Amino acid sequence: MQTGTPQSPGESLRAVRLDKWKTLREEGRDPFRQTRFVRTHALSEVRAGHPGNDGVTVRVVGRVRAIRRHGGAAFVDVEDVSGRLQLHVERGQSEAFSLLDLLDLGDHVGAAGTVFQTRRGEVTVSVNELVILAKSLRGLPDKREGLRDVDARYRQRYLDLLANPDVREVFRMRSDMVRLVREFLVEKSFVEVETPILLTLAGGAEARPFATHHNALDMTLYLRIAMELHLKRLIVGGYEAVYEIGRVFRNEGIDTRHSPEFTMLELYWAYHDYEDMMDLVEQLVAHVVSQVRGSLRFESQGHMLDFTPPWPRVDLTERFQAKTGVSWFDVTTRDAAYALARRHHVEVQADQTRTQILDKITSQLVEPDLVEPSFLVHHPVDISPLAKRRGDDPRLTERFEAFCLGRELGNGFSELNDPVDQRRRFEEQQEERRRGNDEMPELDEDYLTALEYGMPPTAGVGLGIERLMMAVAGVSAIRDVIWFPALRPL
RNA sequence: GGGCCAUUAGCUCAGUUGGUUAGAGCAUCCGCCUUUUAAGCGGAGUGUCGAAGGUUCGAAUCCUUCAUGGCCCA
Repeated sequence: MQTGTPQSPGESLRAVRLDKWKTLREEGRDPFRQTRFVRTHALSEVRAGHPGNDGVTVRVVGRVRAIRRHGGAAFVDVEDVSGRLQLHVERGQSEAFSLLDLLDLGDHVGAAGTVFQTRRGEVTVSVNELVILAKSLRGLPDKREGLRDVDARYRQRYLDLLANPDVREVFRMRSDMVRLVREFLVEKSFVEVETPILLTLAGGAEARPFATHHNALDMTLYLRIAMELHLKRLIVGGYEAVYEIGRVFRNEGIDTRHSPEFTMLELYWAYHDYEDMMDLVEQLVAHVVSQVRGSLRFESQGHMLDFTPPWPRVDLTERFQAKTGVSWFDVTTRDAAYALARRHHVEVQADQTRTQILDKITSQLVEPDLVEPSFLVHHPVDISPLAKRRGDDPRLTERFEAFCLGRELGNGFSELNDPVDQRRRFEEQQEERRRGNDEMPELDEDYLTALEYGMPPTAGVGLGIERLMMAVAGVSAIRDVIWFPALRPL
């Protein structure tokens, strides 16, 4: 230590540990030269095996989470992915005891010994061999309080996971959920595919894409904002049921409910319509929820939710009229939409179009009521450029959005497979794009070509994995369900 | 984008009206302790008070700007 520049506690702690590491190297047991340690039991297995395994020799590994020294003996709590177990190390029993002076909280160890039970009933391994498998040079977060600092929790998620068991639980649920989705769809003969992320043109949704540059081709490429148009090309190619679970990217703000990259499940089902798809979505979500939560009914964010199918169907334009007193179709101009918004205290920006304003009125007046799992159905064609029209009213579409807790979980419809109608709607989007709406995708001529070869009647849906997770896990921040959420760089 | 709030030791947090040397628990270090488990007992050290300016005899505390995060609104 240099005089005049006192070390911080963190630095001095690190210095002490570096020193211990040095000693270990000198003794020929450099932890970072260790490669593997063959274990016979996960820590929870040792506990579960008791009393049958009393006296049995086991080999275990884990991270040191607590050390309680008692003079001539010590208890060392270790943790592996399965749980915790305590080790007992006694002076004179082995060389292991002398290693305790070089052992710190957070180190990874391997231990061999025999299983016994303490007076207090704790299943314990009496250690006769102890190896430090990796050294921790920094102190772990507080053992009682965990890691609370929100910024640190996201920036150093590994510490969050180490310190906060409920965080591990949320991510375990996320892994389970995705696995259950796959199992459900595979069982229904859906085929998992992968479609491109780098595109010359990002369509299938309304959002600003991220742009990147391909050096060899010297051209701008865009990151996908949806998988939709490629998955439907596969339906043209003869697949009857496909799905993809993958990352999509939307160039918008970062806050508690928005992440620039998120995971979407999209699936397409030939010779079926939006009613079939709603049934499938209900079954899919119910399957996942019942497995992950153990019940179709549970409380989330202060609301009792019941995912038991069938979910209520709410007609969009009927509900719109009930809420506003005006028919969607009587609002024919931008000025009329603007006046309606003002009348219902919905704030509107100067550059918003008629459909954007109507969409916004819907999201503020209709959607918040959809707390229980439900479907909003039959959206007007002007906000549904890829959905098939209803036979009995061509102003409406065979479309649905799944809602829960007032938030959209997913969006699906009977896919528009009429290439002429699709071209007309794409051209309307181009018109709006020219008027300055940069969320409108460019016209995808190649997709229209595919449709002209003939796409069967098909139903499709996209479900936001994070949205579903937030409802299922009962958390309100999207960052709490993404392992490494996007943050501003420091 | 706007408003409000937060940022103090490695971690979790106190810090009064602007006033002497900025505190506690955990962790760390030293000593004791051979069935403890939030082990215990005795002792010790800790800091760019988010950053940069400013006001003041004096700033963790008041003001300004900035950074990051949170909540609400858009």
